[in-house]
Amino acid sequence: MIEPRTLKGFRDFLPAAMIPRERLIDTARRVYRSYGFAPIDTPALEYTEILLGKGGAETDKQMFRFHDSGGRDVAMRFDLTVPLARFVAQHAAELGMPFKRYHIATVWRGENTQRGRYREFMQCDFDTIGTRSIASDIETTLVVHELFLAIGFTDFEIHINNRKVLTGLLDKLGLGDKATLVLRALDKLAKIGAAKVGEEIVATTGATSAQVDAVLGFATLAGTNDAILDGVAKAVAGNARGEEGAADLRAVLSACAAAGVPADRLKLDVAIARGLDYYTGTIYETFLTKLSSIGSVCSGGRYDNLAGLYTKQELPGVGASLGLDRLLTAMEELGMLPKAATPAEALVAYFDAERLHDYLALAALVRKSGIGVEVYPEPKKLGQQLKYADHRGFRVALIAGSNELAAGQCQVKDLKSGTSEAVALADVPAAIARLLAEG
RNA sequence: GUGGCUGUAGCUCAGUUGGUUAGAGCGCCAGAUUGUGGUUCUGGAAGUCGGGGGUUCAAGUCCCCUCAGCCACCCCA
Repeated sequence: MIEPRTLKGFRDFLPAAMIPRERLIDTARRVYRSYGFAPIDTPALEYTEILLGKGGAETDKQMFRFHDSGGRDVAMRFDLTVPLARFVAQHAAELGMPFKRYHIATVWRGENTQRGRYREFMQCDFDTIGTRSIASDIETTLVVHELFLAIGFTDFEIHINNRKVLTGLLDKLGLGDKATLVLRALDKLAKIGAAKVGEEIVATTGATSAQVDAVLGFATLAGTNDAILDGVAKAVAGNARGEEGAADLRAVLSACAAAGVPADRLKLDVAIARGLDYYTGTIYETFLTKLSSIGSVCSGGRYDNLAGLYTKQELPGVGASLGLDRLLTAMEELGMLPKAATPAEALVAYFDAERLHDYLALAALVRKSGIGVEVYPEPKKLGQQLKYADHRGFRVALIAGSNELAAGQCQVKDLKSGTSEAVALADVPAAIARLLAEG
């Protein structure tokens, strides 16, 4: 016998896990669509040359790569942004600009696993391509904010920054050519503290202590967003790019405030840098305040030239990616996942062995109103059927023996309270809807 | 990829300094005089002690390898 098992970092999803997963996907889809983002899909497998070298040496190492039986050098996508770049380069003429798309799909990374980190996981990306307008940076922020509200979070923080202020500052300090190294160190600020970040910068770039002090002084600016912004503006004064970044940040923050995003949910955080090199403007990371240890659950940013490797056409854009599986791990730990193992709300008991046709008709009637119903497949004892309904997490049971059917009725049993009422068959959908509205 | 910790029934774990037929709780299945679950009672199924090799008269218990999980580094969703 072959031992049934799954690969490291790859998982099966049982109904209890898959139901909230699908619900989350539905929510993301609904929010994205409401802003006019259109769905696309791309292949899981691409020519390796398409994917290689786009996310840095680290992502190259993490790529699942092999030769197919035709001898082609192929690799599995490790994010949705690089395939998007190829996609727009290939189809720009048909798409028209600006182009807004969302893409919910699985990606693969052969890195070491950890809590909330898998080798196969799903991302829910949305991007606006073909415009440099700050309006799109603002909209991106609003979408992320609305997305988390729609999922059911209230305690979260969108951290926002702008690469231009960082690179502007580094230019000004004469560290411009070491930007990547400095940003990588800065990214760890929250985790290891300013002193160690300073040490790392010195070690990797040979910066002077004056340079390090300036960087750290900047990165540890604190206070309200406005106060930090003033500090940022002062620090980058005189550097055109830095000033531009500060102005962009100011525009995003003020627009979001005007749009009703509470101040405590949008936090200017000049230390976040994002690992990926292609970001050039606004940067986003989203943290759950009750579970910040799990890391960012939705990240993104603006890039000047997404598809430069595939086309001469310059395609700027901005977007973000919801880390569905990491978020689900977090929600599970926070006890936010219901444990129902059925997607249907109601169970019709197969009570009287002779009345299957009536049960099927009842189920069809309820389904027609948009409520999910399952008919128990065997005429077992009622107690057993109710036990099944209870364990699976059905909200209501529909019980009709020959007595009820003779009267054209059915018992609608509330499995949460245990009470039941006799209802005319035609009114059953409405009765269930009332119970569902209660929660 | 590197380092540390862990791995006993579906789940959470107990298993004395290596020594008779490996246990518990929860869950699961079936019953408790033929139409009502979540409580209770009774009974039942279920473990090659992650896998492989070694040391020993004897290994769940010691050693090595391997696989998987967790943590740190790295990176990131």
